[in-house]
Amino acid sequence: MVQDPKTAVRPEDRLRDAERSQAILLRAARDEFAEFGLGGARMDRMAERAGLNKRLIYYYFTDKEQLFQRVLEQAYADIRAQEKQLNLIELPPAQALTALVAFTWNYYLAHPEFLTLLNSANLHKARHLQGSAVLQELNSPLIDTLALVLRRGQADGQFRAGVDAVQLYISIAGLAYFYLSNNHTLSAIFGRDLMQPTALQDRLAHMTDVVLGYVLAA
Amino acid sequence: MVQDPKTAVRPEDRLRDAERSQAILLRAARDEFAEFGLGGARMDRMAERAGLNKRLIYYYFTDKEQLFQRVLEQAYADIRAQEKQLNLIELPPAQALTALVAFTWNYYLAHPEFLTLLNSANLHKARHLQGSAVLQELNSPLIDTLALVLRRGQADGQFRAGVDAVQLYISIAGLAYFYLSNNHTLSAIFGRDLMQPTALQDRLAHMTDVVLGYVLAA
Amino acid sequence: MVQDPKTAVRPEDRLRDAERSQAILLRAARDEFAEFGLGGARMDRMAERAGLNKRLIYYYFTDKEQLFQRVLEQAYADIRAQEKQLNLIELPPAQALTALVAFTWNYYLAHPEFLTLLNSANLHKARHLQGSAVLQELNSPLIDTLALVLRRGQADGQFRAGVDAVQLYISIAGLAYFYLSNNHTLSAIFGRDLMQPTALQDRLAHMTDVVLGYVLAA
Amino acid sequence: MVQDPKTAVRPEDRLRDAERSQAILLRAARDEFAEFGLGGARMDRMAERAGLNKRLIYYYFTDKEQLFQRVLEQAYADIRAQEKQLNLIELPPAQALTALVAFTWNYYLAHPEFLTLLNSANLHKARHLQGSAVLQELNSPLIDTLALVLRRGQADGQFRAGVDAVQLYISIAGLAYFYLSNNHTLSAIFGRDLMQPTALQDRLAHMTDVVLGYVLAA
DNA sequence: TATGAATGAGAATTCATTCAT
DNA sequence: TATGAATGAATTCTCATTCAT
Repeated sequence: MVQDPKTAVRPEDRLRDAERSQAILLRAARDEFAEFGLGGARMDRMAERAGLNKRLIYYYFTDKEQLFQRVLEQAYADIRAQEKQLNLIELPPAQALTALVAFTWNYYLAHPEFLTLLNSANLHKARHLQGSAVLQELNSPLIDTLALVLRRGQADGQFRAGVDAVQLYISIAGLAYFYLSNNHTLSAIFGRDLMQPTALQDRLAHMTDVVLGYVLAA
Repeated sequence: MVQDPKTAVRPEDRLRDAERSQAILLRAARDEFAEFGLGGARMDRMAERAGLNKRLIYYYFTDKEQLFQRVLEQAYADIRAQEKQLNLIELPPAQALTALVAFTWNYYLAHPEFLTLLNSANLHKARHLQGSAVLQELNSPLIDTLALVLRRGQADGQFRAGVDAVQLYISIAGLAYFYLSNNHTLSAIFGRDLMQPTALQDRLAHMTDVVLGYVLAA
Repeated sequence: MVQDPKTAVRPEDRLRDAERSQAILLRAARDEFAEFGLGGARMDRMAERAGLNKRLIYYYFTDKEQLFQRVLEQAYADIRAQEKQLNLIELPPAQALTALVAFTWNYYLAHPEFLTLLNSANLHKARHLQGSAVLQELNSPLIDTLALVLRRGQADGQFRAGVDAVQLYISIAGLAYFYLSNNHTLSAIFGRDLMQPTALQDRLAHMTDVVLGYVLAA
Repeated sequence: MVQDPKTAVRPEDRLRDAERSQAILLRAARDEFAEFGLGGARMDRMAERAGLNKRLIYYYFTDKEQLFQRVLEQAYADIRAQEKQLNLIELPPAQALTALVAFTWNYYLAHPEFLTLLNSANLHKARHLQGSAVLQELNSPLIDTLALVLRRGQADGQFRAGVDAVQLYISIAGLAYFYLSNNHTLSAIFGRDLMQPTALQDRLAHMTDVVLGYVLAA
């Protein structure tokens, strides 16, 4: 097919397209992995979701494994980027904790794919993280901030002593994660829809109570 | 082949063979599903794990989907059977809570397959529970017991008011579940092995503190 | 299991049961083969249709091939038995032909399985007939009768000369067979239901006209 | 690999490759279905017949059912294309009928696969036609032509009145079809080879006699 | 960069048949 | 005679991946 020079794609545009294609593919892959897990995800479906040729996935991401790793890295990068906006330091300790609980909850709610991606990563014993070059950046800066908040609260006499930041961080995540990640089985078992707006509000209130109840000095 | 009547296999034994085969297959399937998820599990590998013919799986369980459902039902039946042994009612309220936290933790530790099975079930939106005839029995009787414990503790003036049993039950599960289910990614991120014996002890202590800290009246 | 002598099955009854079981299995096999063809027929389904154990089929009929042969032989035996009732000899020639056309038509109508069994047999190049011990009896005695009828009619000056009995026999069968055996595709193509009662009447009338129109001297 | 522009494969040729592969697969599938029926046909063998990868069959035709439908459609398209060449209109009525009988006979003789494909289609109650988008084109234009021929012949006083074109069309087909489709059982039963050249000639002569004998006014 | 065509290795499932009693 | 348990060899279909341009 002869190309009219005027409509020929310039190198810069091609590059931009390349990045755009990669981003589109990555999002499609994320959705596919999130919906079906690593084992259940289909390369064909990803390409279809992306509206791009399947061969392109291999061109850019080599294979399914590496693609999953890239998706995971992206997911971590996203949540870390959001955490950075939090500025817990500027809040009084108790408010900082409340904000952290709410943030965690809302992030998981807004990004359900994050939960299933983590499940898949763990089903595979996190080998996709171990192979990751950006592993270093995965650790949340929130841990340090949380430690600082706890120290301040304790200095105030407001918080109890001996609270470990990592443990608390995991606990906050766990309180939100389990409810949302397992909402289908829980809803089936309890015979009520845990994702109803009022149920969600109740859960956030409960979680906040648990965390503050635990941390606040008696 | 002439058979001595005394050593002849009695009908009961023949029957038991079928049941034994099914039990063996079910266990093999459970392990396979737990290790690889529903999508990643291989029928071949299950048969191999069981030391039985692959065809037999279809003979007894029809297909992969129904097999997974049976495995799930079995997993729930197992944990419910254990819960029944707990007898929380006989303990003072605070001790009862401590015991529940410890039980949850220890059960998950001893049955890591339960966690990944639940993850798989939820990835598939719990459709295997909806199709289950034994769904009724899945609801934990612990919920009622826990509600009673909470009422008693509150009557004592020992516990705070307004604690919802379902929320607390989910929270206790979540505190344990997230740590164990996601231990691979967490260990990678924090750069330490969360499954070390001391780490496990620390976690149980922390969880107990959180729950009691939340529940005990200030 | 100990057996009360009074309820013990006597050898004669057992034999009767054996024959009964075989007959039941044969009918179930016939229906299954007729519905799905030799390739599509399922041994399991036959046993289910018969309400007997699948193993019995092998006990009595060795394997699928021999079972099909037995079914075919039975089918031919049935139609030959019916043909014997016809007594065409006793009718005037033209009436005899009319009766033969009607008989063929009605038999095919009443025994649709006969048509599909024949189709299957021919798909397999009739190798099940070649292996049959009763092949001799398969040839219709009607051929001879038909030849006699034709000779008489010709002697009367009523029928044309040179009509071959075998050709005519095949033609009569073909006129009925094609319509009924291919009624699904024909109905789809012509957009009308060829199995409606009036359509069936019309067909028989047409067939009779064709045969008489051909045979009757101008 | 640098490519001389002159020898480079043009897009049209690439396209044709796909079409060529599909055509090859379709032919192989037709032969396989014709030889073994829908139930007995093997996807593996088709691929082998075609000299192409088995996976390609699924790539182009989705599954066995749809492949069979395509084969059927093709078969009908072929015979309709041939029928179009007949030009019966240009012949005197009696000659037109003779030509139609001969055409039907010769087409079935030359395309034995057509007969077994139809048998398979009917065994499955023509559901493959019902799902077909090209069903519309399946109705033979010959019906209209035949009706016209009959009307002309009748107007001449040459043909009898009241002959239905559809019935006659089916009869002509049936006279040829039954003989050829069931030739194996018939040959076995009559103990002579119905496919011998002289036998074939005799049959065509007989069929022609039957049709003309029926149609020609007494 | 982008794409349609093609493939080998597997995966779930099926099926006729045999075992053992 | 009758039956439930068990099996090996297919069989259809899937899937990640590569070819060729």
